[in-house]
Amino acid sequence: MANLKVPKAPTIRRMPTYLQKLVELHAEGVPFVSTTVLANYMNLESIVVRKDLEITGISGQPGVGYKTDELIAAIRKFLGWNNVFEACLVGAGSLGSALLGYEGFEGYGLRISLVFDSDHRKIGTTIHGRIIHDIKRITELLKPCAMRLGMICVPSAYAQPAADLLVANGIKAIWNFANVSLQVPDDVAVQREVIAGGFALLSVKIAQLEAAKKNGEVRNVG
Amino acid sequence: MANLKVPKAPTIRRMPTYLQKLVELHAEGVPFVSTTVLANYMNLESIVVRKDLEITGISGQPGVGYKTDELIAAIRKFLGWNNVFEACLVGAGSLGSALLGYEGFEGYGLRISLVFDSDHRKIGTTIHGRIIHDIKRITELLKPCAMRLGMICVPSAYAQPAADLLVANGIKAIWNFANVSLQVPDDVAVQREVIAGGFALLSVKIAQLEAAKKNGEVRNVG
DNA sequence: TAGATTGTTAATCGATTAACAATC
DNA sequence: TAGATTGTTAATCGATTAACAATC
Repeated sequence: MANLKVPKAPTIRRMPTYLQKLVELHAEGVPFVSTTVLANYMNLESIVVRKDLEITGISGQPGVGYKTDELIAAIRKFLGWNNVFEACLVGAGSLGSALLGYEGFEGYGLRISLVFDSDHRKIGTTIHGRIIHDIKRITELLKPCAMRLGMICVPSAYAQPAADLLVANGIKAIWNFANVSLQVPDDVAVQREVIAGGFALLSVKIAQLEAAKKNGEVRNVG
Repeated sequence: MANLKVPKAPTIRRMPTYLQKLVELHAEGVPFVSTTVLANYMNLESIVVRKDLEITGISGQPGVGYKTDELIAAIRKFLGWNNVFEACLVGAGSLGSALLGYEGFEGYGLRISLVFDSDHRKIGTTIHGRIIHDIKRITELLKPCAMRLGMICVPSAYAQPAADLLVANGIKAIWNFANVSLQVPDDVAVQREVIAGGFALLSVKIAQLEAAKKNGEVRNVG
């Protein structure tokens, strides 16, 4: 069961958002960025950002901020996104296709270079520039690449078999978009994306706001 | 800035996963479920599940567990998912289409009943059973519904204008899938889905496992 | 010099984990 | 009765927040 517990998970989750904003600011030619700016953007307190950035080992200039380019490099290095992660994707349905179409991944060092499906109507066709391969050819195609990362976008019922197949072919990390919890060996990392989790939070937020309104509280609840 | 801070966020995020498993077990005719079973499924300790369920106010039977149907009802009620949430979606691109095709939402009480886009090639067509409407008709179509929830799936650059439009038309909660942080009034709830956050965590997990392997540690790191 | 910001230490808060009696 | 599990209280751990001197 490799749902590894990672220290500083909240900090790590915020990193890509810092990175995305920093890249934008860098493109605009902004040479320095302060935690105040990043905090405002993300509706956080600046101390949160300061503590978060600490983890990357970077140091800034008091009164000024951090060098934008250095900060970008530090975050990328911390996340291991300075080298390209080659990944394969299993399940070229609507979600899989959407992920294939997301250009943002390149900026995170993620390149989906192999795509598998079992649907014969899809096999051989091209989606967002990638050929869909027959899942039966996974060993033949995957082994030579020494690929470590696999993304699962198949229907829930096929997710565990897909995971087994990936593991059997040397994959060491699985990004799971299927709506089930996967069982994998201890030396394989799994990250499950539960988008309903976000909706659950939003539902509770809505209830909170409505309760606050009922009580005539207009002030910020958070 | 309505990125409300919700108490017990980790617990709330786990709720949909419990719910999904419970519904499955219920369909299989399992009358009682213990926290041990749920914990095993999710690779958690049972005490975590026990504490989580506490929040719903349900009580179980020592030595036996919780009545599956009661637990399902309690979680749904806690999340406000016993009534259907009508939602609209802006941006019928690949991600928007994928979300429209996700049947799981109905089980969470979420029904996407209105879809908008600005692309004239899409307007008037049907995706997964929903007609794509011209975003210009948003006021006309949204106002009569008294809809509270809006989903944003447009490219980053159009996300803030889309949010403004939703807010201007009475939307009180925004589920943001665009890769930017939105600014909204205090009485509007926002939930941003940052899928790169999951990838960041996975990247760190991979690094952790590789470091552990290097040190010859085969035991479970978590 | 004044204002802004970093870096660091300490305080607070909340989530997770442990322990165990009570119950089926 | 024995085994499993709940419910509750206390202990631990870690994340967030506060405070402030040092620096540009």
